[in-house]
Amino acid sequence: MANAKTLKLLAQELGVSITTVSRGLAGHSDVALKTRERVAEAARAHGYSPNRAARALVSGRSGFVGFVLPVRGPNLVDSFLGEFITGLGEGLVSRGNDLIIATAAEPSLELSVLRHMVDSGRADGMVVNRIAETDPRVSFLMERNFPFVTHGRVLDETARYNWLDTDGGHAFGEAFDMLYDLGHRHFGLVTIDEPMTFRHLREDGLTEAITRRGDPRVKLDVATSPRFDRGARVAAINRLLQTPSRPTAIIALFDELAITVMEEAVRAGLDIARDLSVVGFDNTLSSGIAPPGLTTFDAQTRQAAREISEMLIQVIEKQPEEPLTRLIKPVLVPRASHGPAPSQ
Amino acid sequence: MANAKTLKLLAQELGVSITTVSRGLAGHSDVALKTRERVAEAARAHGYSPNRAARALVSGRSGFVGFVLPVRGPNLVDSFLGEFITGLGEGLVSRGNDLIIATAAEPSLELSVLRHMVDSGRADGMVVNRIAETDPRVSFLMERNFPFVTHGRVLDETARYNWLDTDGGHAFGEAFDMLYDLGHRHFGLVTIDEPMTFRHLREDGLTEAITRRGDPRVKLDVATSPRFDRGARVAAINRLLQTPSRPTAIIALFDELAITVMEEAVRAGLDIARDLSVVGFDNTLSSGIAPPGLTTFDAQTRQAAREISEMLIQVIEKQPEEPLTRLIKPVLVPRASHGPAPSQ
DNA sequence: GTACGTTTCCAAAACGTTTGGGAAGAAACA
DNA sequence: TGTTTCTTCCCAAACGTTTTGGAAACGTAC
Repeated sequence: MANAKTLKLLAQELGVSITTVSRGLAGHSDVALKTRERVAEAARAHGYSPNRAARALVSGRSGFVGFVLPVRGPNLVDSFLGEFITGLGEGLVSRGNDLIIATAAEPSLELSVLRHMVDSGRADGMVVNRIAETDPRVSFLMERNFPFVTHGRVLDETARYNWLDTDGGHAFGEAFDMLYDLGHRHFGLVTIDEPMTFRHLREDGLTEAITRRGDPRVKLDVATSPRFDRGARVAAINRLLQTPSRPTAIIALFDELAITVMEEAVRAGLDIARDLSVVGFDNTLSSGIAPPGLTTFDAQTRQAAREISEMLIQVIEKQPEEPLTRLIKPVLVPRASHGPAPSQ
Repeated sequence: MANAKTLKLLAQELGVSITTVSRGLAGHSDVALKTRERVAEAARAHGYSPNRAARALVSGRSGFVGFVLPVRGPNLVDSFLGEFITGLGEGLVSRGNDLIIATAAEPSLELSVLRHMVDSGRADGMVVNRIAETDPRVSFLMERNFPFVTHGRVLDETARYNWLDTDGGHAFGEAFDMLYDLGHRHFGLVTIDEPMTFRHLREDGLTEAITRRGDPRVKLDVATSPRFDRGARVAAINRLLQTPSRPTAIIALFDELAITVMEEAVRAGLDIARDLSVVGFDNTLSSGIAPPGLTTFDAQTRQAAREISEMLIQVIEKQPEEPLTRLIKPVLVPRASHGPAPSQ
């Protein structure tokens, strides 16, 4: 009943050697089946669980996967992070790995925290998200030949590393097609001017869908603003809304922008869906609450994170020749913010 | 330049013993100042950082603090978790500790995940949150005499353990006083029937403030429903709103409930703030978005989490005789959902 | 010249695990 | 009977660090 904390104690009690207990628990075939059973039974009875540090020391693997918490403005902590971490944990636990989390006090420190985590051997592999067009973290990890998987991609398509991404391009194409079929011809795109790859991919997905449709009447106005400058964002959106012939459908790079669009449109006396359709991306909690309910795409964050950790474990254990890559399709969440184009 | 990965290599290069390097880096006084400097210099040049596993093995401390991710319904992943984890990390990093996170697939597994984390020696201490009135996790950790700090309290005030809590009772008293001073006399309380301590504390804070005021005209109606049953919640709220003389001010246990109150009130043709004041608790992201903007309390989650990790490190290192406890005052975030009582 | 402190360093043990290289005994074969 | 081959087990080394208990070198005081 008393907790046997070490192999030595278990071995003493069973009258066998430490080696036999160790190999027995590991299921090696060179210990008799009967002995294996006895050992397993004793271990269970004592609630024995091997010392991680000792095992890490001899195996050279820590059994941990690392993640550096992205820094964000005070109001930007949304549900994404919780979903992401939950998903990572789900994927890890089945393989006996754990997640260790480090925080960077400010964005400029993110790389050095990552470097420190790699150098100190705390983790066997890293998960990196919020990937920029060119990302020093990705370069660093590639150069070090350290196991890692990213959520998102760098712009350079020839870079060989392991990634999983949400297919935002596909989603934006789908949004366009849906709105086109509802009669919309004049579109607005509300985006940011940050050098993040997902922006390119979504914008490209939209313009490609427009090209594919081949209808010369389709028109696209773009409103861009810095990500964190709310004033500029509101101004850009209002410029879009107040052009003499304004778009009848606006697609926003993500929900937060879409919600601002809806707020400003209502302020300008427009009725969402009847006068103006709005579509976002992310399916944040707020998107369901902001009236009248934002049509958006669910990025499947939790599922994505689970797959990321599974990929990472593969990379750590098997060091595959070819990089692992995976594209996840976002699913449309139709709510009340879109509808047929107004007949003018 | 090449990374010297072990003390042995450093020692060889410097022509001293491993012991000297180890003690030198640790700043022991029995190695000459000159040698200490040489050692430090060499370590820096090689980017040496000690092997965590080896250190953990000999010191018996892992350098990790553990946290079991609470399981939550699909809609309950709000910003809290992100704030909380960020705060924990901030408090830990300064002391060279790291945060390790485990996930429980379902609520019933939460205790066993915790137990496993304690038994396997992964962590030197635990952070536990979402404390219930009587919480098996708290009992387990106390019995094991394992270092831990909780966010929230169990109901039993005589239990001796380390906690930090948000003073919801104080906040609810403050809400009452504010609304009373605005002329409100008929109050509603929207709450849940889950056995969580914070519910008691907030409700008690409210009733105590009422008693303290000593005005017999003050009336309080209560609407209770199961936490996850949205239908029941809406029904309970509507019963509250549709009584012949309905409350003019409603205080909700947390923002999510408050937002439902506002939605239902609007649906019933009431104008928020003019006809009905609503106050919530948590200052979730949604509370700022749900029209017309919810007056609520900010629970200071990030700050609280930072203090929790600092407390935990103290507990791990010093094993203080007296339990550490700390009460954090939530700050009122006034928005547009409250105002003077309607003059009828 | 002896005794005694100080300062500075080091050899070796210890932490708990995994694993390579046998060894003892039994079984199979000649 | 002698030799080989399995089966089952164990010894001892190794992982990289911290720490204990000296030891060597040197100076100082008697």
